[in-house]
Amino acid sequence: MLGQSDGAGACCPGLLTAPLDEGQAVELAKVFKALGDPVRLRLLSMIASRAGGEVCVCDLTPAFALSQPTISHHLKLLRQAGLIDCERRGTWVYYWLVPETTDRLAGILARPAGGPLPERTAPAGAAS
Amino acid sequence: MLGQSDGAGACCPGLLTAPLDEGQAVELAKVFKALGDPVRLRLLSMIASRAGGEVCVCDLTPAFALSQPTISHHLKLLRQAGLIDCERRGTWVYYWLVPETTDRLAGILARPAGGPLPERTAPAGAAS
DNA sequence: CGGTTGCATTGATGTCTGTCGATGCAAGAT
DNA sequence: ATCTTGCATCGACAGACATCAATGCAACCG
Repeated sequence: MLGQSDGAGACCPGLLTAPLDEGQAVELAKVFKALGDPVRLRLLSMIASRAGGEVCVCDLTPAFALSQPTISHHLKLLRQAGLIDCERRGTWVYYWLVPETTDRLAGILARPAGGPLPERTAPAGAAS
Repeated sequence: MLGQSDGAGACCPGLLTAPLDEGQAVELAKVFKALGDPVRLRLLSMIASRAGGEVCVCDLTPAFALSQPTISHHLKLLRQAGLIDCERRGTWVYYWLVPETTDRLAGILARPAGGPLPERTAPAGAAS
């Protein structure tokens, strides 16, 4: 997912520096779409901020006024997006963050220091 | 949008360091949802990477196999998310990136250098 | 003044998505 | 073996969303 085939340096074109081609856009959109829901954002932050690095589903579900299948569904989407991963240990299932994915997103949204985001050179005599 | 009411220091908790409360999650989700579509991602990258800092809609529309109203709709969503802004100048409408918003997102997704993302300390005697 | 061009808005439609209850499955407990 | 608990999957349904054609509006042109 996300075409992680590039090294850390040559990494992601950047979204803000060059136009995305369709394929890249489709892949990226999947991840952002996974982040586009309040429940999933809260799940992700609960998982990521957990001391120890992982959380049992049984600790996540009661934090929401939602049914257990719904939470399970959201966790599945986050996992399919590559944002988290999980493992079953005995009766319980534990989830943890995949930091490579969030790192990557952060990089994609960041603008290169210098500022290839040109100051919009006040377009002369434009609006009234 | 995005509840920018917090100072730069107290800025965005970070998503990865502390659980988001519901309100923060709802606001953040709006922005990520706006990014969760390939067309909008491409629009955003086309706008952001444009030399001069702005693009006329007439330069965006022909890049897609979509109707003009559809492009207009996507631009509206990006604008409502605070990712871009626009201005009419004569016959044309120009769009540009709002870098504060993408900066903010990048910050929210970045993990504090040290790594408050604890190495998942192999959970002792868990599995059978 | 009417005509033309650029973009936004409206209304309709098919598809996707979040949610639930019911059910299935795995693993520990008895 | 049977029961119980924890989580995932299934099927259904209401609301949201992407898309389009038609229309509206603003600004330039004649």
